[in-house]
Amino acid sequence: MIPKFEAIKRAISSEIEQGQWREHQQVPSENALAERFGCSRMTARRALTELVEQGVLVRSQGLGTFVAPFKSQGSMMAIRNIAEEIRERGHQHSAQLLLLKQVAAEAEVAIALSVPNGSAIFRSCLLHQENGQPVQLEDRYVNPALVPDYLAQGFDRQTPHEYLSQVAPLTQAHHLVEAVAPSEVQQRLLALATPEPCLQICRRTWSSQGVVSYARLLHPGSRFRLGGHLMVESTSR
Amino acid sequence: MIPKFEAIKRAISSEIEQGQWREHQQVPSENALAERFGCSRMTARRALTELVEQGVLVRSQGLGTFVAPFKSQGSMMAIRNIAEEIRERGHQHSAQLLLLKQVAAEAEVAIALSVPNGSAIFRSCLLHQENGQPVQLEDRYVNPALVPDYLAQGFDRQTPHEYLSQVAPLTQAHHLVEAVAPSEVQQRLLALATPEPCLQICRRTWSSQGVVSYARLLHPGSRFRLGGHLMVESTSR
DNA sequence: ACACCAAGGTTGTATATACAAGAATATACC
DNA sequence: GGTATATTCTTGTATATACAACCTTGGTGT
Repeated sequence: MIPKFEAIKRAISSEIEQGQWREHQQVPSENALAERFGCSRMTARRALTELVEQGVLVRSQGLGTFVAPFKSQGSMMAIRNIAEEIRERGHQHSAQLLLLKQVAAEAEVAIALSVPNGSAIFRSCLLHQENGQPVQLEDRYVNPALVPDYLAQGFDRQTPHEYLSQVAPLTQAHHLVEAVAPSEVQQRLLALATPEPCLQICRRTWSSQGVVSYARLLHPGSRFRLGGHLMVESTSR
Repeated sequence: MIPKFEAIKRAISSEIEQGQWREHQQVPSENALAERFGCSRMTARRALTELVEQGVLVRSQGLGTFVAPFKSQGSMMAIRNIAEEIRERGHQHSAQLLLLKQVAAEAEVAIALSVPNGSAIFRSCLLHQENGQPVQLEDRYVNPALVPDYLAQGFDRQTPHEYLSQVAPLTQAHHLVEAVAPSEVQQRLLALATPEPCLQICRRTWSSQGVVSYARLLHPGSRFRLGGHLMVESTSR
């Protein structure tokens, strides 16, 4: 038996996903929702509150509650995987494996992975989608010395990140975030009508053994952003 | 006047930070807290709920509420100011003050600063240059209640960030990073020949008193990258 | 025409209450 | 001793109510 507030959350999410309630549109007031779902205002309110925390809705005292502009959001502070983040938003994640093979390391990648120039490394290329819409193009290079069975994976039930986390637990990571224009191929893969700015994250991850992987994650600027919250603790602790 | 649940949150946080309540230790039950703080159980419960969402506490039905183990992941991005970063690279930082005045808060800004819509706030606009080349367009809104003397500053020897850090020491910050196309005005100010992708950072900063400032920092994608390093400590015990 | 105020609708805070569900402990029973 | 069972304490869900704070709108008075 799912709780009422959960049922209300899903009903509201559903309305939004199916386009009944559009971006910036006002959703029914707490009292109206209470009446519609046959519950008290407090229960309807709880559903709204949790959706606001998830970034699905925005509220303003005295004004009303509105559908938030949709944009997937990744976390800056923690290394999370995109599938998790998408599922946490209550959306559907899917991915297509575009490429998975052994290649010779080019200069940039060789340096990033700390392997000799031209040595054999593994490369995978995946397109991640949120509710069927492309949000991330993942171009990843993997150190075969640390992850010898990488090519044997299917990546249909597990993302590369999830697999790597199991095989070689991450101890360090380095990020580089920049705004770039997509190449024509990238633009086509991300299903962008026009060449809009993209957010690229280049991520190097280490396990205790050394550099595990180097990934270039490309996101359409209109559909993805990075968020981070920082709390400064009092210096006493 | 701060709300009761907020006061309770701070009291609990304080207990934890000062080591009175240790990791994994059980905190008083909701009923006990209600009695201690002279409020209803629902109010005490709300305080706990929000602290659980912040990761300070963990709850388990039937068992109790406990102090969460401290986070092992360090922050990935320090709040730095652009002038420092530039000087650290051995380059020369300069800035032009483009605008500094009182304005009426538009909807988006009003929400970000948690002030009533249309109320008077301060706005500043600066262009930061590295060796004479524009690297950041800083569009900042400041809460006058917390920083009454903001307009009296010259910002020729001190950046707004530096000034704010002194006047209202920061306790929290929230970041949103996205890739956007610059407007014509922005493109001209940043001295971009073509409309190249830009990296925009929207930053909200809090002091203990509340939201201090909301800033939109726009950087040319070709001249600015955001880096971050993360180290995972061994999570023993 | 303009400034001001009142009314109504919205979200925000706070309380009192009730029962459900989970977990540990004490108790009764065999 | 071992096994149920009952009790009690905890968090989880749900409701009804009251008032505060905020925003918009419309009317009122000047």
